[in-house]
Amino acid sequence: MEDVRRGEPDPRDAEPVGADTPDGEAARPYRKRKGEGHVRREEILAAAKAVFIEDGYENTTIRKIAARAHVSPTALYLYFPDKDRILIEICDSTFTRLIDEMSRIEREERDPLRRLRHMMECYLRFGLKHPDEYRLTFMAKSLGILGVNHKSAVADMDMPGTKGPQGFAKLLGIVADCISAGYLKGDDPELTAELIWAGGHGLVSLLITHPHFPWSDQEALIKGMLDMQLRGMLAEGHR
Amino acid sequence: MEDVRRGEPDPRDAEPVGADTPDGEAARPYRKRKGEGHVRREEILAAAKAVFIEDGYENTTIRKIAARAHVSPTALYLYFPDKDRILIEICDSTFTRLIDEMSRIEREERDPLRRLRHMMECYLRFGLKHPDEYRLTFMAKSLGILGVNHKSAVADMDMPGTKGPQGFAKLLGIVADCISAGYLKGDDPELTAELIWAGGHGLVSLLITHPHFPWSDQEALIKGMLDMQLRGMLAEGHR
DNA sequence: GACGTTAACTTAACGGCGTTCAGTTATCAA
DNA sequence: TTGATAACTGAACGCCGTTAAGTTAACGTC
Repeated sequence: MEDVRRGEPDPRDAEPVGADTPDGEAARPYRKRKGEGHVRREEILAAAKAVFIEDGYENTTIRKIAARAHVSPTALYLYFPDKDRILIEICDSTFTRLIDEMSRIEREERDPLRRLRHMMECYLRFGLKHPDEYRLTFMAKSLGILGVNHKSAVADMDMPGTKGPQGFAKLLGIVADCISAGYLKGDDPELTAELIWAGGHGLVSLLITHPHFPWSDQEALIKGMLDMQLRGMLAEGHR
Repeated sequence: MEDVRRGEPDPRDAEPVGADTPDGEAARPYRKRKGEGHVRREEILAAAKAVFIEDGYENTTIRKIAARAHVSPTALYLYFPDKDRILIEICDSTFTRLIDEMSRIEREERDPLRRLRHMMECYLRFGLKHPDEYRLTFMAKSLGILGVNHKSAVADMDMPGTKGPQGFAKLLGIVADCISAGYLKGDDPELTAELIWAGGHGLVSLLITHPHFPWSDQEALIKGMLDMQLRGMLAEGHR
């Protein structure tokens, strides 16, 4: 990962008052110039992400983040209303990559059914690859933010905590395509999408929370889940 | 729920030294007689359960439990190694009821396929009915206890934190029956049981963590999940 | 009935947490 | 030079889970 201190090589930044460490890490006191607070905000987010990755979700504290950003704990409250908001923004930046991957699949794969399968597989692997972010985004107590109608997800794309719904909106669109094209049975895309999401989420979340359970081979689980779900949803004509 | 103070109407219990409250709640100081510590243990568990139900998992603290049990916070450590253990025992006592219900289904329903469906439905409804206990048992960070081989679950039936695996063991047995009877496809009962569990868990846990999401009708979700799973797993001959 | 042992329980404190309050200091336009 | 204000800090609050050390009541034994 990148260093916390980046960009704009300002002399005052490079040699803050009282600096005495010869290495890259600057010592306090040191502050941003007026109007540069947003830079500090970014630095705090970068520090938070580093702590989050190194120490995990449970062990990420305000004081650790502050120390890593060379700032007092109180300073975080100049830029974020509370700890939750910081973690949400971290997770959002991670899940933006999932949305991107999903969009790529949408572009590259034309067949609706293969699209659906490919996208769900992408979701599963992403969740298993980023367990801490996944936990916080989908497994922690909801903050009510998910309550926004996912149909209007486009309107507030950059609102923190909405990356989950955005991903679901993509899934919903594809499921609707599959149904109207006659590949999947049923007449309720929302219900079908929710069930498919639930199945995938169940596998990811169980593997994350119970790593010591004597699971079958992970690849077999992924394939098995996709098979079971699609086979269970396939329209009569396509079985 | 029952009062915290129950059983053995000992005069010393009814009128502890320094008692001055006229109602049922006794004032401290007051202590159990020698050899009666296990009674205090039960009282603490009852108090913990009450707090757990009233205030929820997140807001249950050692100090609240102690206050409700008319005991100092440190007293809890005479009977439990840490807070987790108290919560685990609460959840176990709840999930014992699930195991019981599952056993009843096993007795009453002979057809393997109906057995499986009925049991999964039972699991879903139970989870949705006891969200806090479900969270703690299946959605919190695993304590490594689940790591015990579920085949030997019978050996340590009363070991705290093993109610989850015991439930899975039941599911596994039924799935194996369904496969060997030719109802379900595949040749790997473990894999199949894990997938079915994962699907059910996904639905329950999403509904619990994201209550504000615009879900479809809950009954439709339950039925839809069971249909999708069984349809997806049904052997060729039985479709 | 006094005595020593020990189970039952408490008080005080530790080090942590997220967060708030009341400043302080550096910056910058006028 | 000054006054306004953005950027930031130190000290504290009220929680938390947990530990160490001490106290008190109950009991078997003489």
